[in-house]
Amino acid sequence: MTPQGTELERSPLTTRGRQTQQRILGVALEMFRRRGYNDTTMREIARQAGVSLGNTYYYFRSKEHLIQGFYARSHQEHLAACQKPLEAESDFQKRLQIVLRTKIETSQQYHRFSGLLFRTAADPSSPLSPFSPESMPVRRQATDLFAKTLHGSQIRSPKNLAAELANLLWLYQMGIILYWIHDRSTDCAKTYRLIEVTSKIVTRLIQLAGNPLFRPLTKATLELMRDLRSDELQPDPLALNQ
Amino acid sequence: MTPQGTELERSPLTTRGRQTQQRILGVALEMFRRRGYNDTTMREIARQAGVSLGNTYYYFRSKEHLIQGFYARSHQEHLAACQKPLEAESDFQKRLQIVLRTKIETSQQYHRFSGLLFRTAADPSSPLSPFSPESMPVRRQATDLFAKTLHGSQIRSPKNLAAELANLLWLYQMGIILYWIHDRSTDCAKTYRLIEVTSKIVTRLIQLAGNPLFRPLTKATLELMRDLRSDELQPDPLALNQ
DNA sequence: GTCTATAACCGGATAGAC
DNA sequence: GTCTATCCGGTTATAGAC
Repeated sequence: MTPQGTELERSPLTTRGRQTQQRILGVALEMFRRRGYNDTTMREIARQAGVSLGNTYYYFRSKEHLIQGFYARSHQEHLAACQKPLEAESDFQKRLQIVLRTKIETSQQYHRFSGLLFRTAADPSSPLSPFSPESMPVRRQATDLFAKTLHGSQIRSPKNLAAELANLLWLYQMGIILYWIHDRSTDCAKTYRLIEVTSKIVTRLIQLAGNPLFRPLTKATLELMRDLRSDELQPDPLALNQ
Repeated sequence: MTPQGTELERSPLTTRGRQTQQRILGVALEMFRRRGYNDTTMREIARQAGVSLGNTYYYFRSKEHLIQGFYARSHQEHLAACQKPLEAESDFQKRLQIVLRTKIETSQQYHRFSGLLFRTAADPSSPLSPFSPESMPVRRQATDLFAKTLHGSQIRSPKNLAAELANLLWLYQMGIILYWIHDRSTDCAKTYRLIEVTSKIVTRLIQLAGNPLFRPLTKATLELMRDLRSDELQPDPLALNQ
């Protein structure tokens, strides 16, 4: 990961610089996890990391930029945790469940913190939004995982849909995460229930997509996706950023 | 509207107090609209409203609490603007389009500001979240509008679905708004296109919901909604708040 | 040129006098 | 119900050490 998650127009860090940066990030995430984001001050992060306040701003443009480090770290953990279970399974619905459950499990330790995450995510002007161009690399990695989930299964879908499906599944995952953030049930049981039921529904919808009764809807949906994504002022492949 | 949108545990305001409060709110929304939220300081709001900084905090617990005033005002405008067009139309899809387009049109002047709005919306710990208990009154009014949209049309849906549909349509509207916030196309043309196409899709889905091929999906969806809403720690009817 | 530290600035929020 | 004075923490400017 490059400095601050988003690129800095600055020459790359030295080895020692990178160490310092990682130390700051580690301390910050740990403190966010334990006390929450608002109750963690930049001054405390600096002190615990053994650097000056000004120095933390040398490595991280703002407090929010520390969040970008979380995105990347979180996805790496998700990926690693999915690997083995996916190898042993070829049923699409089960594969989908594995991916989503693992996402929640690996994110659980940051449950409280994640609310703040989504806060920045919803702000179109923030470079930290998952829809922003700056977040493209992480987003790309995430959709790749869903492409893999699809290809490793025997599920069939119309060709035109297939091309779009990984993106749609990523959006679906975002919805699950949004629910999870608000979920205060014990052990987030409701989120797991949501995954169980909606993964069935989604699987069924994909299977139905080619059905004659359904085909017009499928077509309309796909045309819409293409429309919204292309054109004017919207270089982002998900057409959701500014 | 009570002080600050959310209730204050404090004796009701005097007439003069309410005037002061409304003056502050008016000045604040105007400044948010013109300069944006971040570039408007509480000190400036206070100065332009002709009160001290401390005094604005007497009426509004925080800068974000000024936002609650926006919710209520925005919905009232939406409602008023919908009234007449709805009276002249009985086709469900067209009624749905009227409601959604009007929502966007009446919100347009706050387009920039609304990004911040959604930011707070996504934070589960914020009482300003539209999913929070504090926002229940406004949310209730909004779902009522969708109930009216349904009942004024001839569309039919399975009884079990009908009871849920207003809530689902409100969620759908939230999705449209989320898109609109990120929409930077000229005159938000893309958002209107999104409304046009998705309102067709949604209408078709409602019509299909009773179809034998579809019924299991409908049933699963409704059971899920009931599950997630009830129980434990989730007093909110949408089961999305803490 | 790479990195660190100190001292301010600014604006959101609070305390307490009147 | 309104004010003044102050705190606190994110952020920035800048000086200079290695």
